[in-house]
Amino acid sequence: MLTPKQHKLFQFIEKTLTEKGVSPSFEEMKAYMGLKSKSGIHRLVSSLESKGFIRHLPNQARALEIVPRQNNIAAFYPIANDDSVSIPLVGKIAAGYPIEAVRTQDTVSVPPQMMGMGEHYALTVEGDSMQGVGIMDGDTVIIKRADRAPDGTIVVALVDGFEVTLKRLHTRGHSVALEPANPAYQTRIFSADRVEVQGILVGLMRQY
Amino acid sequence: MLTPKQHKLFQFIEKTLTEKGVSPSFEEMKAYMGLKSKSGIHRLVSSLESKGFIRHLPNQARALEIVPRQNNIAAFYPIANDDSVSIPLVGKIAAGYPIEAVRTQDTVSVPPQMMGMGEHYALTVEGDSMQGVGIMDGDTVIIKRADRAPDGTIVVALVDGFEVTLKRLHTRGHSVALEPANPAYQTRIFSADRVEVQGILVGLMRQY
DNA sequence: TGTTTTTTGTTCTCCTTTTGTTCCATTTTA
DNA sequence: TAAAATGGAACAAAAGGAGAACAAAAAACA
Repeated sequence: MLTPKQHKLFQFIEKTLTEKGVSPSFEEMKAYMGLKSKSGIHRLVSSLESKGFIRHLPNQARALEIVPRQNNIAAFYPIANDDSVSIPLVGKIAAGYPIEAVRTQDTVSVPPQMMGMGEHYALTVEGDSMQGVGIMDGDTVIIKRADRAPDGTIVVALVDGFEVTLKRLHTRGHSVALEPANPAYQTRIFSADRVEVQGILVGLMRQY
Repeated sequence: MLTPKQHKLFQFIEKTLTEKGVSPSFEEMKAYMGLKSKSGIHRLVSSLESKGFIRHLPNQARALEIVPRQNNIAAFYPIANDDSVSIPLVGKIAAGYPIEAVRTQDTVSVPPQMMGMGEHYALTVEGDSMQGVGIMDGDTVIIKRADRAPDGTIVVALVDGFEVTLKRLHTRGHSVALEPANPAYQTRIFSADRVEVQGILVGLMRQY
């Protein structure tokens, strides 16, 4: 994930922040890293930021902050702490593989009000096919495991056993329609036996 | 994040407040910081306030107070853990009143990875003016308190002291543009002194 | 109670220092 | 030798200090 230098700098930032309560200046980081120019630091900081490890406000002095990390709890069922819940982040949707195949160790913590009973998991949205209802590329969606769903709800559907998508479900007799929310995509209609509902969309989270 | 001087002053204020129960006067802070003029203190106090570390009542003597921090977020460094943190849900945006005026007792719990340092609050989105970037009517947005923002970020802005909106901010010299993300709405341009930034959008949550 | 004095906070201008950003030439590395 | 990393300088912006004049609040006084 991080290059050795990025890692070294990240640890320095982290240490300075905890010990002194003040984020290091570019000059200080330059000295620590043994560089002769601040421009190198600027590059390292930018990459740390684009990888999501730190945040920083442009043109502000000593304005780095560490992005809080999740503990990696490998668990399938929700773990209830006092007031919060971690659920597994199982992968990206629209990646073209069944969800079972891409389970990871990642978890994401979710506000409890977003979940009801049952088993939940999270997915990262890829693509813009549900843009019209405010589900954007990169969003994290919270899914409640279910094998059927009310008409008109947004579901995770497995088509022909290998393609997973997030679409609005419409049932018409023996066929089901998977309807995107983007005029650039078409509604696809399948016979009921080709589509397996894997979960119902119950929540969405996004970070800026 | 704080600069060394801001940090030093903040600790002094905190210490004085806990030990003596009264906040230090500008004169006392001036002496502690080794300055010859109060204006520098005023600057530091303002920065601490705009960064959300303290609060103060204008034109009142010894009226500083420390902004309470979340239990699981340390003063200067967010601790990684799985607990959600609760932040106040202060009302609806686009409701037409300054945020300060509509504080409620409601809170909403938020996954920690969504927040960094500083004070955060949540708002319920009303209207469709930011639909284009996936911010829909009824969504809950997480806002970090700030009084300025990098160009191009989405902010909570108070216009003419009474109208609050969530829009993308663009600064052009002495005027600011508040840009919606919906072709049905127009970008509005104001002189800088009519617009007050109240916070920066850092996260979004939605329940289905 | 109303008026003056004192304390305290605010604002402004001018200035220096610190810090972050950018761009391009150069070196190093694979 | 192409790609990646570094150096260096110029620049831009933010942070902060001094000093004075001013405004508001609190305290003292009559």
